[in-house]
Amino acid sequence: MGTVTKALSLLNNFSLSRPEIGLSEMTRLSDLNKATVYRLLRELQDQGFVEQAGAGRAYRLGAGVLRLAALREASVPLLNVSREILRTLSDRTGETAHMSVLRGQKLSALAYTYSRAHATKVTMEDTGDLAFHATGSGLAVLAFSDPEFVSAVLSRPLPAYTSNTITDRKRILAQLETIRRVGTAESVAGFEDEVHSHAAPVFGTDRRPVGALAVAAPCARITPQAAAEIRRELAIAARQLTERIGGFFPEDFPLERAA
Amino acid sequence: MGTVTKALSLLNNFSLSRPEIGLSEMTRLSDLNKATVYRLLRELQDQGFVEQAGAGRAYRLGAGVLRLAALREASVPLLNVSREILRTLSDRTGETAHMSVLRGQKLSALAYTYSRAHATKVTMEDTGDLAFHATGSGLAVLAFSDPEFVSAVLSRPLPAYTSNTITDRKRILAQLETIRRVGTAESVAGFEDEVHSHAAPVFGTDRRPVGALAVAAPCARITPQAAAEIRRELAIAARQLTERIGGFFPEDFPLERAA
DNA sequence: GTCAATCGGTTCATTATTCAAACCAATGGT
DNA sequence: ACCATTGGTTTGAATAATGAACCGATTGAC
Repeated sequence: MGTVTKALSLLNNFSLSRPEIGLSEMTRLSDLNKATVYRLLRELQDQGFVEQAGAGRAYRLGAGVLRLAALREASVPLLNVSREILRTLSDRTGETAHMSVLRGQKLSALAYTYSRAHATKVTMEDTGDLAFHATGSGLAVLAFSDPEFVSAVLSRPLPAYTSNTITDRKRILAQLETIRRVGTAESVAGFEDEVHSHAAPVFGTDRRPVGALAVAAPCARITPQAAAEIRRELAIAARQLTERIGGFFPEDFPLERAA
Repeated sequence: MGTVTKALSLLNNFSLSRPEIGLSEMTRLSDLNKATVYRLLRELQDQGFVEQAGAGRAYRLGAGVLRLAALREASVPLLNVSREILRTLSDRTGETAHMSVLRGQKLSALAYTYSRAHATKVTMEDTGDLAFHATGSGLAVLAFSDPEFVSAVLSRPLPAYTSNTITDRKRILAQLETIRRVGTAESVAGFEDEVHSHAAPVFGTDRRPVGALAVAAPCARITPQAAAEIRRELAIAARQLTERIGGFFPEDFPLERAA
């Protein structure tokens, strides 16, 4: 693992529920030497990627990332466009919709919208990284990724988050086969109990997945008709988003299913 | 210069007018070895900070930065809050308002708002980094920075962007003295001809400047009354923004001038 | 008040990476 | 065919990162 990778990995330890991290804690979270972590943090600090919160000496993400994100959005308006698309996805399905993005070997939830159609809904506030094998989004991305990426992901431990999580690699590979045929993925209570998620991959200019759009609903509300409707809407939304960010579908993607 | 600093510096070469950069060009822009640049880019790519645009093999900012920015905004809503404040600043002054943020030894424009009050206005679209010695924002930040930071900045070459740019270090230090007394800075056509900029510093939790709010107007419209009005509004806006992001003013800041 | 643990931060010999300058193969213009 | 330029790779010599131990300052238990 190179120095840059180590430094950037430190940034991944920040999350909504852990916005500030002290030196010692960061050291524990990162499996690195304290001195190393200290130097890395200081370089990150010099570049504005982290800053020390006034009160304690704990570190948090700095203002430097804002400018980079603004630049990225200016050239590839993924976030803006996806929010718009998520909104209509939520409205039409009456369920929670979210967009996740692939960064390295992680899949992170980036934006989400809720529907007011039902009193109960899936909430996304506390969601960190999404497991590839246990979420619709993860499976959708895997299904259209390079085989070596798939095997890298599946060679890591596959925790069972619920009693329904599928952890058998053969069964997962079979799922991916189906997803490639159908164009959408689903996971029934694989990550959280009672949550049924459907997802469709979104592609970049290189015809490889950049992430996924997903609809998450309480299992109880998923009838065959509702599921079909969700898959239909997802296919449309994923196609729109892919096109609007200048992406292309792979040759073998079952596009005809998207109306 | 450490490895991490080098890698992150590469990211600074991206801008609105240069969203994609090839390996060779990046090498030229960075004063590093091509092999090094290649390795750094690959590590950045693995972490999702850059990606290769499909068509050519040129690099551009990746989706990974979006998540970091979203996390940062969630804990310190600098961008959201500043946009709101910039809007009222533009409306009340009838001029272009912008917010810049200090990252390492650079000051970058981050957000801006225009007014419809006049047909002519200062535009910010192409603005990259702001010079410390030639802009109101830069001077405002410098005036309340550590002496060692000031001398580091002023020991670099001070280009004369216009015939009005003040490049004499003694005169700049004298300006900083005034700014510390008054609480706002100004620069008359120091960066762009015909542009008069006023600015006020914004502070973080550590009582040090995180950036500046500024109002930029065509010199021709700046009467003594207009300037006084702008300074008044700026002081109010900077105070609001500082407070809303949880920041504190230094002990010696002339706060009483803010109504 | 003392002790031990923990905190952020620092030091220094050892070790690994980065540098510079070549070199490839591929592409494109003349 | 030619030359220049592209993205990418290799080589000993220079430079940087690393990790165990170490500081002084807090903190909490007793």
